[in-house]
Amino acid sequence: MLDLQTGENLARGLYPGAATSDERNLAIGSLDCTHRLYPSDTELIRYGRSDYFAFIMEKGWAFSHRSLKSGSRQVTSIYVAGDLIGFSRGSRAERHPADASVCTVGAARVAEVEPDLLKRTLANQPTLAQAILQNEARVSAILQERLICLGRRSARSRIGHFYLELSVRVSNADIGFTNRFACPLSQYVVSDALGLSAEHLNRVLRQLRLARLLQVRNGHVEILDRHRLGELSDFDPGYLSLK
Amino acid sequence: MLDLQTGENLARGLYPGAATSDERNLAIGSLDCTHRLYPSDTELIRYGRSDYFAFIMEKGWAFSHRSLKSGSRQVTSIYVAGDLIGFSRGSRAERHPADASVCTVGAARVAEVEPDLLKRTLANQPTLAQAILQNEARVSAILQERLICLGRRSARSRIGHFYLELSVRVSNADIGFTNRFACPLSQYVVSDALGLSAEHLNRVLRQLRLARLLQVRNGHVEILDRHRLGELSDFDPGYLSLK
DNA sequence: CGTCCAGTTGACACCAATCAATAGAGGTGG
DNA sequence: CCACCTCTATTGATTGGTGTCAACTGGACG
Repeated sequence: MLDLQTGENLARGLYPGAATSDERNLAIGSLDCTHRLYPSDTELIRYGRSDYFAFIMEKGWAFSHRSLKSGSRQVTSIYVAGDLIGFSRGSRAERHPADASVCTVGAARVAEVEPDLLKRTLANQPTLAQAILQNEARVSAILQERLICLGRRSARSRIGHFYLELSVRVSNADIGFTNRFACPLSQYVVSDALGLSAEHLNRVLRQLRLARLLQVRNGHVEILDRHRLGELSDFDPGYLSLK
Repeated sequence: MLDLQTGENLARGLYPGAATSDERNLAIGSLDCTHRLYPSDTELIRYGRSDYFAFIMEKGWAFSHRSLKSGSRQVTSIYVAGDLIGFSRGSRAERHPADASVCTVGAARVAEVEPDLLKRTLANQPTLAQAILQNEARVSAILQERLICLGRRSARSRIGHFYLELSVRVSNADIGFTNRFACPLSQYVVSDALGLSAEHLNRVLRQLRLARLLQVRNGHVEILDRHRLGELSDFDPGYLSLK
């Protein structure tokens, strides 16, 4: 059973729209899953394999990525507590291979869901299916926003945009956006997420620090001037809405 | 009612996994929709508005895009016959604004679905919900693949990849991939999809033409050497699977 | 106290953007 | 039917943002 005590962060991922915890209980309760703790750098899903589970990030960080023949790597998603991983699997063919690898950053607690069970539950519980579809829509919106960054925005904008997005996603929507948060992502991961070289990311981070806009240091992100940084990055958090 | 006579292309979008047309009938039949013909350059959806319909592309082409303050534009998706547009809306809040504009290229025939109806049908028909979720998963995979292109691949690779993907998507899976197809997308649209300047796209297209790999001319695409082009672009069509 | 890895900084090269100009292709009206 | 206009495609010259290569620092950890 899912531990409903894990609170809002978990519920957020599955039932963003649910008004009452009863509603959440209804469908969450029928999803059998196993809680696990994984150490840093654990590969939760490997690209190309079809025998992976679906996960709910309960605590910690992870990212999905693909490595190319050229040796370079593209990070395609960042996962924080409350995010769902691989749930669209519940609608696809048994043998459909994973389209990216997923890897933890720092120790992580996850809830694993067996794909067969997920599929069967989905077929019986329209509420769950709809919630997962809604989540998928938000994930697509995030992906699209990153695409826009990589296609048409400068390194400065991308970087500002990236950390602003993270600040919203790690915040509890009820208490507003946090301007300071822990973030274990190395510059290598971030640069591969933004399609930049680690060196250039580093350089531009320095610029942003000197401009008193953003400070990334010691695994902590501090947004020094949210307004100006948002302006500079053309950041509009609308696409992150959970509804 | 949806016109079931429109054949495989329509069914593909909604029921990739359905073995029999009876299965398709079952849920398609309950989706009331209006057929419409739109001229070229019609805006089907406008970014930021929340009063848009869901569409099934029955014939023709369209693309979704966002224009930035800087004046540049990023094309985020290309739609061909059989594709679904805006169906994830069926799971989101009434007021959720469109996260991109959608525009036709050439005359297009579409089936419009009223969002309210879509939402209600989704809640009652798990089969439909699952099919739409499956479609959404494929769309995400395509988006992710483009993200990888923009982040880590050269202009040559991106361009080859783009046209190879299109060739698969416009093909009927049953009869294999076509090496020649009509494509009304201008170089401006393609360059904005790939995060390149139109001039550079043009230059690289010439290189690919001279290398006898790919020819794009007069609204027709011809893949001259699928194997070498695939090699060059690091293209693996697995992510385009409908299952 | 050496090793390793993330982070930092500098010099240089290069891919692709920008600016500028022209050529075609398709449509429209006189 | 031609002149004209607009949009798309094409090519050249130049610039610049970002990648690459290389070296060094500093903290974590055994």
